[in-house]
Amino acid sequence: MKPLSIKDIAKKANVSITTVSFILNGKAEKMRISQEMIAKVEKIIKELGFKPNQVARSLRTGNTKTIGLIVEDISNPFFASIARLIEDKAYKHGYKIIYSSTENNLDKARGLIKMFKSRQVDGYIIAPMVGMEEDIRELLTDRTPVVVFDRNLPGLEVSSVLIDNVEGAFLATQFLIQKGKKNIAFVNVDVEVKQIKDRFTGYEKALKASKIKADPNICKLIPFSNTAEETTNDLIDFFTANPQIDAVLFGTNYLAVRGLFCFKEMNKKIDKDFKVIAYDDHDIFQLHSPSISAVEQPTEEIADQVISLILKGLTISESFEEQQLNKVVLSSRLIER
Amino acid sequence: MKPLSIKDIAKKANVSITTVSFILNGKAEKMRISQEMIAKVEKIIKELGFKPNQVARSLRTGNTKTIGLIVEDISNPFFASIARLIEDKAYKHGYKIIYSSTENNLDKARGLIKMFKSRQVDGYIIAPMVGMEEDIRELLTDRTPVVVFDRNLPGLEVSSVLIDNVEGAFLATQFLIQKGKKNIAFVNVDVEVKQIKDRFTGYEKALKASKIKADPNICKLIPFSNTAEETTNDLIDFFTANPQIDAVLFGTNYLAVRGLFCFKEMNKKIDKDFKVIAYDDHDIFQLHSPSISAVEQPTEEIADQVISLILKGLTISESFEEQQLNKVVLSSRLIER
DNA sequence: TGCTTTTTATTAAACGGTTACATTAATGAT
DNA sequence: ATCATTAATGTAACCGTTTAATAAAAAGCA
Repeated sequence: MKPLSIKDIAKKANVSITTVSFILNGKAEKMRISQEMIAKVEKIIKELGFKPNQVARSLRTGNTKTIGLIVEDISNPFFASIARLIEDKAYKHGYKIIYSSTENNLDKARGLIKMFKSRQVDGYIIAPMVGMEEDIRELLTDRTPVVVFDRNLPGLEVSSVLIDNVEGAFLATQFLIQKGKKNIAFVNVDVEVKQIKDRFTGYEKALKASKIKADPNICKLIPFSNTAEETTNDLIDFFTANPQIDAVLFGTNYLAVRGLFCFKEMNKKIDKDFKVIAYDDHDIFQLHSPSISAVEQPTEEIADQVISLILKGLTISESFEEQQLNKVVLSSRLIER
Repeated sequence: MKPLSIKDIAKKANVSITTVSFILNGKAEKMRISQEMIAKVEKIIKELGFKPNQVARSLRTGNTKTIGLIVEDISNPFFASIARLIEDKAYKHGYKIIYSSTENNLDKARGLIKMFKSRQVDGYIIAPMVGMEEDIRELLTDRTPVVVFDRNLPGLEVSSVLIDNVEGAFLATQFLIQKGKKNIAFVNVDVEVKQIKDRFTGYEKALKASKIKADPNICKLIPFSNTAEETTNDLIDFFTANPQIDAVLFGTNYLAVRGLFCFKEMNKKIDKDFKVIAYDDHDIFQLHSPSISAVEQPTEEIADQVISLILKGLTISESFEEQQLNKVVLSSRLIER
């Protein structure tokens, strides 16, 4: 049985499809459709439970009321919770989200943008990876609203919602220094993103501020492509080789979790003589014995800002005005445990 | 600058749009378009980077190559990881996912189905909630492929991928009994879903098998609407009031995490005298000291089965055949820690 | 009354593809 | 030479909306 169309409604109400369309879109008043007519048609629409075909509508109007969300991995708790908040807020404004994970694969990422384009998504929310610059720039010249978050790409002028990673890492490192630590290791993931480098900068800055000289030997980069087990093993090797380390700052929550596994396996106690702090919080850190301090990223605020920027961009693009550049930088919060 | 259309390609190649369309859709051979023509047109398409407008295509063909995913909460690790796997596999078959969280709100859930319908999604993957029966039945009579997973609804004949919850809870309880426990509490979430009841059934069954009589006083239901803090407090009250409890089975990983917070706050040791086991695993359980046993759900296999069922349904519906009913039940695995 | 203005509703052209059907040119059969 | 067949491409209808343009009827006004 074919789904209802505006034609069926029109026939049933004995009016033209235009009238129905006007009523559906709240343009009835403006088009001076009589109240009785409106009431009559609306009754029929409700009775039959008619919902206009969004695909046809999109074809005609050019907008799909859909936002494309591209992240590294939707199952990562950070992205998952952002995705949830974004979806919720977008929904309230009549937008739906199509998501995709790049898995840090540039070809897939670029393919996704192409695919989203062919599906005419109205706007893009992207946690970008190196190599996407040109594709994003292309979107911008088409006046498509784009908001990047979590990371940005050097030389790319696009609206963004970022965390002050220098500050966060600075606070975390300072915290360890205040606890009297001298040999503070820094463990980070090895990807070419400013965000990641900033964390290192913050770490260095805090050391310098306290006149501690940074030791490159206790700064460890873990390949992104590592499996969980490989990472744990790399960390075991690292900490075994550097017993002088008396504190560690982990650059991501994922790495810190691996670190905890590593310490468990090594039977290495976390206590006043060996401190651990993580960038990006996680339930585990609160529950762990002893509990682990962390730099918390304001997930909800990130989602809020992202969605409000994209919605702003969307209304701007509807009115054919020029897109504006908005750069939001949020602070992270040190949770001392 | 307006995006390219098939007309632009046709003009450039000096052919009709039909020819271009045939070539785009791989029907060139069947339509006996000459090789030189094909080569010429394909060259132009590649040069200009033309991608056909999927919206127009959808309007004409009636399928959007889109699957709607409805879960309770996309940020829940279980659903997030399923979402990731499903997206990945769907992508490989040319399908995209639109997702939404019901937040256990029936009105929202039903609204989502309506919205997905109006967007003409080709198929539905749903972790359903009570009250959606009629909406799902409607989809089925329209011959739309639907696969439910994680839970099913009584009286609803739809393809499903489920876990044997009776078995899982049985194994978990049996494990505690074998450790010599006599007063085994059961903590679960208070929602009207068979899945949840099954876990209780498994618990009861194991007790009965060992001739332990179940004590309703140490079976606790936590309201779904609780905040995390409320849950922790409820649990503290519960365990304080029932000091005789020597082991607990938590019905969901989320509740078990709350339980761990509760025990931490109560200063209650988890050891050979007080055992804890969780339904559905979580990184935290492995890392916790002591580590927590759990019943692990086979996420990847669930995703595999779900996607393969939905793809099967999708090809069936393309060929206008009758949809078949497939019921897959997977086992969960006891992880003893 | 005859003309303009306002009110109310309709007609028809898009939007960008797909595809049944029509057309033309070339080849083959008789 | 004539007609049927096949190869290769084009024409136009259609998918379900939105919306500019227009028409018809009612009202206002001299």
